[in-house]
Order: sequence, then C-alpha cells, then structure tokens
Amino acid sequence: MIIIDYKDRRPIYEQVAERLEELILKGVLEPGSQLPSVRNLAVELSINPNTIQRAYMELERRRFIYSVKGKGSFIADNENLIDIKKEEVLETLTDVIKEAKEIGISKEQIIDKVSEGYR
Amino acid sequence: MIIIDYKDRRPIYEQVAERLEELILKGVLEPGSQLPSVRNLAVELSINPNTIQRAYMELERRRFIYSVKGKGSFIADNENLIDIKKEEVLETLTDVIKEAKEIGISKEQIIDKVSEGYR
Amino acid sequence: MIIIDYKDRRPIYEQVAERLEELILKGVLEPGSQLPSVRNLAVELSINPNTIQRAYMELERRRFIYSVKGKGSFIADNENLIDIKKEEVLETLTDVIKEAKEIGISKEQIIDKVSEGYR
Amino acid sequence: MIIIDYKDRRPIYEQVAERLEELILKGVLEPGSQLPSVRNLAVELSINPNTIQRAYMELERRRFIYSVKGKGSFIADNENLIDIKKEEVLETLTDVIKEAKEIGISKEQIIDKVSEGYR
DNA sequence: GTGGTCTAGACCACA
DNA sequence: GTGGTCTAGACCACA
Repeated sequence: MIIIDYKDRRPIYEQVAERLEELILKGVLEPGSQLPSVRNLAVELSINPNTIQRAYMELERRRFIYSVKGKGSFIADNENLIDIKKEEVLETLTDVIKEAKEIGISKEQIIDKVSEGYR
Repeated sequence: MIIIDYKDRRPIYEQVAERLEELILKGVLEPGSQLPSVRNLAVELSINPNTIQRAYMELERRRFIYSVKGKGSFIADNENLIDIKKEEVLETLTDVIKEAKEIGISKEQIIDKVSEGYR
Repeated sequence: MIIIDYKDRRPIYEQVAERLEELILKGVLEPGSQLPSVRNLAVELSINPNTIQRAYMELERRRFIYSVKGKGSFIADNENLIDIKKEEVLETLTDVIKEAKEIGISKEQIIDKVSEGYR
Repeated sequence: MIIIDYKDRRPIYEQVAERLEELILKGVLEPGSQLPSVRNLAVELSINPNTIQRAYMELERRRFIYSVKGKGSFIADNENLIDIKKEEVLETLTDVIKEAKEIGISKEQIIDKVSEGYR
C-alpha cells in the first residue's frame, strides 16, 4: 500500500505522511479506525519507528489523525476530514492564481485550463 | 537589490535564484546582459560563493540564464523569457486543478477563486 | 457522565480524574459517598482498570477522595472540598502573576484582564 | 548556564527550550545573535544532538529563534520577542481567571493576590 | 502493547 | 561547519 521512493528527494516521513493522507481521503482507511502501530508499520515498511512517528506527528498536526499514548493512533472521526484538505488546496490555488496574474497570464487562459481539467 | 530573509525556511540559494528571476522577468536585468560574477555577488551579499553558484545553476536549468566558460553568466536573450515562466506557472496550475478535482472541489468553486483573484 | 476525549492530548487517567473532580465539586457526587469500584468504572467506561486506579490515586493525593482497603473509595467528607480546589487555583494564579510581573506586564494590564473575566 | 534536572518529569528538550527562552527574554542571549550549534550545545550539556534539535524546533515554532540550514540558529531579531511571551502569559492568565470565577473565587480575592504579587 | 523520549551515531543538503 | 533526516535500539508513561 505504501511505497517509499528512495530516489525521491523528499524525506521519507513526508512520503509516508502523504501516502497515508491519500488513503485516508479516499476512505481506504476509515474515519475513527485505528492506524497500524508505529512499530508495526515500521517493520512492514522496513524503516525506523522514529520515521513513522514523525509522519504520524505531521498528520496529527494537520488534524487528519490523533494519537493516544498507550492506545494507538486513529483516523480523525469528524466528517470534515475532506474539508481540511479542501481548505489547503484552495489556499494553494489562490497563491498560484495570484502569481499567474502577476506575470501577465490572462483570466481567460486560466479559465481555459480549468475547463480542460474538468472536461 | 537582493535581500536574503534568513527567517525564510527555504535555502538561501533558492531565495537568490528567485530574486534574480524576478529581476530578470521585470527587465531590471536586461536580456543578453552579463550577470555579476559568482565571486562578486557572493562578496556583495556576504554569502558563500557555493550558494551563488547553486542559484545560477538553478536559473540555467530553467533556461533563464546561460554560462560561458571563462566569460561569465548571461541573461538569456530570447525574447520569450516571460514565456518560460508562464509555462511553469501554468503547469503548476494544471497540477493544482487536477488535485482540486480529485478531492471534490467543483469547477464553480475554482472559477470563483479565479474571479476573486482577477477582481 | 464521564466522557473521554481521545483527541485530547492529555492521558486518559488525567481526564477521568478531572471529570470526577468536577462531579465532586458540583456536588453530583456527595461528600462521604462511595465511588464506583475501580473495576466497575473501568467496565463502564471501557478503559483499563489501571487507568481508573491511576485517576483515583491522583484524586487521593489531592485529598478529594480517600481509599479504605477492602471497602472502596469515598468522597472526602470534610465540608471544605471546594477550599482544596480554591487553594490550588489561587496557587496557580500566584505563579502566573509572578511570571507576568517578571516579563514586564503591568499591574493595570492584569487588573484589566480580571475585570474582563468578571464582567 | 543550562542545567538539566533528570528528576524533573518534563522531557529534557522542554527543559532546554524553557531555559533558553529565559536567557533570550532576559537579554542574556541577544536578539539576532547566533545560538551555539546543535552539536556544540549537545556536547556541552552531554546530551544527544537530536534532543537539542528538538528544543530548537520548539523555540522556532514559537518564533523565538530561527534556523538556517548550513548557517546555524539565531535569536529572532524583531524587538517584539517579549511580546510573544506576554501574549502567551496573558492567555494563561485569562484561563486561570476563568477557572477561578467558576469555582467561586471572588474578584476581590484575585485583586488581592495581584496586589500581593506587585507589592 | 502503544506512543513518547532519548541515545549514539551516520549521512545528506547547504553554506 | 551547520541544520535536517534517518537508523537501531533502549527505556518510560500509559492503557
């Protein structure tokens, strides 16, 4: 399920976090359900527990999961999981649009790209 | 002209490259003209020559500048400097739109953001 | 009556202790009356008996409850239950005021906050 | 300058961060100046570099310091260092006042404590 | 068993 | 040299 690309320049913990995020957003990992323990996932992926924990910390910071000492880590159970992500993407979008405008890309050109993407 | 923000988490070479790009795109640094030597710019900014070198490499990779051994570095002289940048931004835009679609953001929501940005 | 918030970063035993304290201070659990047994409360809340034990220990340390071997745990029957709590809060307040003073917050600023809180 | 109390239940990284914060707020470590490197401080305190880094990360999150890859870590140079702290303390104060009110401590009692503290 | 902290030490990106 | 990431593995708090 989770594949680490060692050629990728991004750190492993980031790759793991991103992949888990994807599985969460797609519903493969269900809201409220328990994630594999730090140790188990570490063994499964053949990477260090510390690295997994770092990934979990990142997802916790973004409110996708939460960890309970002595119990384990869990997918956030609010239904708004997807909203957290939408917010993040819309923010990125706003930034890109701003930059596009600044360098002289016309509104029409952007609309075209949007139409293309939603074709 | 070039101000480095050490509080910025991005590496210094990236900041230098970005700032030079900006000066190039705005025409402050004219197409075909010579850039300051790595050594001189390093002294001027009080940073390591390696860092400038790295910034120049980055701009060369993106075709904004080119280097001539023994002579120095020069702003690309094709008139389409701005087009290189537009291409890059449109590519980023395409990526973001794709992601937005995937997580269920509607076309209308995006169009709204675009209209907002171009108001 | 006792709801555990797993998203809360504090340990479960602390949450249980705090909630029991609240029920005691509000008089829902009456002075002198018996608390549910560690085992029963554990079953009721679906958490580990060790966790309840730990919560009871904490409340005992703070003199809100006392345990009798072979009989169970009881709410302290002195009438000044609330005074124990007041003492604790006033002590915390003293600490915060001290720190506020040290970093240059004026007496007036604090008085303002107090007035705000009691408005 | 920095003394670690191994009997203290708080993690070492937190103790280090708190102590550094103190030195920063008191002006012992001057705004804009460089902190000891992660490695050097680790050797000096006989603790692991990772632990120091964790402390630095914490201070960076709270904007007291910033780190530059390849250069080092620095005290934030905005003059508002103390304001960051004041904000934090006033927030704590607000919380304590709220709790005090809830358990029936009178406004006068609090004002008394304030006067005591500022005597 | 589970997450949190820590050590000892390696290697990389960057300056 | 400096911070950032990672490994291998230990011990603690908590459940």
